[in-house]
Amino acid sequence: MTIREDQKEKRRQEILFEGLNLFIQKGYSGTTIKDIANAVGMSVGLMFHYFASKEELYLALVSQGIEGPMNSLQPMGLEPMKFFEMTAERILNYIKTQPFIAKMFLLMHQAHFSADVPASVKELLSGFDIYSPTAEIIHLGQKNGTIRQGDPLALSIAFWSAIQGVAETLALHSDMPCPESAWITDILQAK
Amino acid sequence: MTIREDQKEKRRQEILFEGLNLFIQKGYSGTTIKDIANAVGMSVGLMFHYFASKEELYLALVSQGIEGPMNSLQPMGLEPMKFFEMTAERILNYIKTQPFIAKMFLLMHQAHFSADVPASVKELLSGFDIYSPTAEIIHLGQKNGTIRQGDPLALSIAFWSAIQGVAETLALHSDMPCPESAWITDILQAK
DNA sequence: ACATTCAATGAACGTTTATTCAATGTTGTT
DNA sequence: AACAACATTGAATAAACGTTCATTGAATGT
Repeated sequence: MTIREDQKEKRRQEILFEGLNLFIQKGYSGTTIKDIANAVGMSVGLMFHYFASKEELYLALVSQGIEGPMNSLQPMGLEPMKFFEMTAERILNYIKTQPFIAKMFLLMHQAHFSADVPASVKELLSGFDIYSPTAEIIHLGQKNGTIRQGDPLALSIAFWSAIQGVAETLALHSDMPCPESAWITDILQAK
Repeated sequence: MTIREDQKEKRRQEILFEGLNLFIQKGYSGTTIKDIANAVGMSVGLMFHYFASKEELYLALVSQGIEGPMNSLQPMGLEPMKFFEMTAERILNYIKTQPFIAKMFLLMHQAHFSADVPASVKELLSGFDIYSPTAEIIHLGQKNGTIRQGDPLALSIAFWSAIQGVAETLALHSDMPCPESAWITDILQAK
């Protein structure tokens, strides 16, 4: 009941871990089942004992991303500018201390922006928009006087682009120095 | 001597244009010769009359990127902060007015960061580092008092990440609003 | 001890992909 | 008008890829 099932779950996690690494480095099409199998150290055939298809493996990662780190970005009645300071701080901390979660951000970005993902992934991500909710919080901060004037959606794009770009650089080159979160939140800061 | 050669050059440019579009949307492996041939409106076999291989086509684009927009980012004795203001302004203008050049930035980023590109491309790009020269200019600005304190390389990463992320969002979704360059240069600005 | 379930492999299959090539139409040159 | 050079096609090829499957060996439950 449990011994084998625990082993199976561990093995699944190994596959997800190596899959995540390879998918963010080489993209969906650029990553082969063979690549992943080699990284885990198993035969290609055995991969299909744990995941029915390459698409399902990728889908499992994206689902984990939706339920995990992305969902924990709730403003929770915070003062708008504080929300962005906390968010930036939190994500940069992930990058330094929890590479897996940082890489999850990259996968979500890839799944959202690349046309090189299965249709099922696009479906799962439809209606998953990070810019609009952020733009609303920015709008509050503008009425507040804590966030600078300008198109809230454009400010939202600038903020998340910087976060995403830093995450990408750092997750792929762990030797590079990490920017401070205050530099990035200054994109939004009213003077 | 010229009539046919001109036609051939035009056709080559068509292929490069559609190739650029597809490569930045779907990556190197995710883009097939058939995709490009369909987009241009020619047979798959004919593609090989214009480019010897998919690799050479991609390589031609990256070469164009190296000689073109990337090379025109010279400080030219400008005051450091002015250099970044001009650079950000220039690139955001490209995004709005010259989509092809904007997309070239994305391709260079992809070629630099993705493991899903031929080895020949990596060779061509080896020793092509945008961060180090930028970090030097930042260092000057710090002694100057115009750029905030902090690791110059980390500041460089933050600046280029924001630029790159905005370029990606805008080049792929032309309906989205464009951030102002001053928001991004405020990443560097001393208070 | 035995039967059953599961983990694991490697070969086989059909498809897709990049690439080649022989054949055919088209265009510029003389 | 005729010829040579080029443009274009569609079929052929070989490798790589995702996926299936029969088979083997080990672990589990009875």
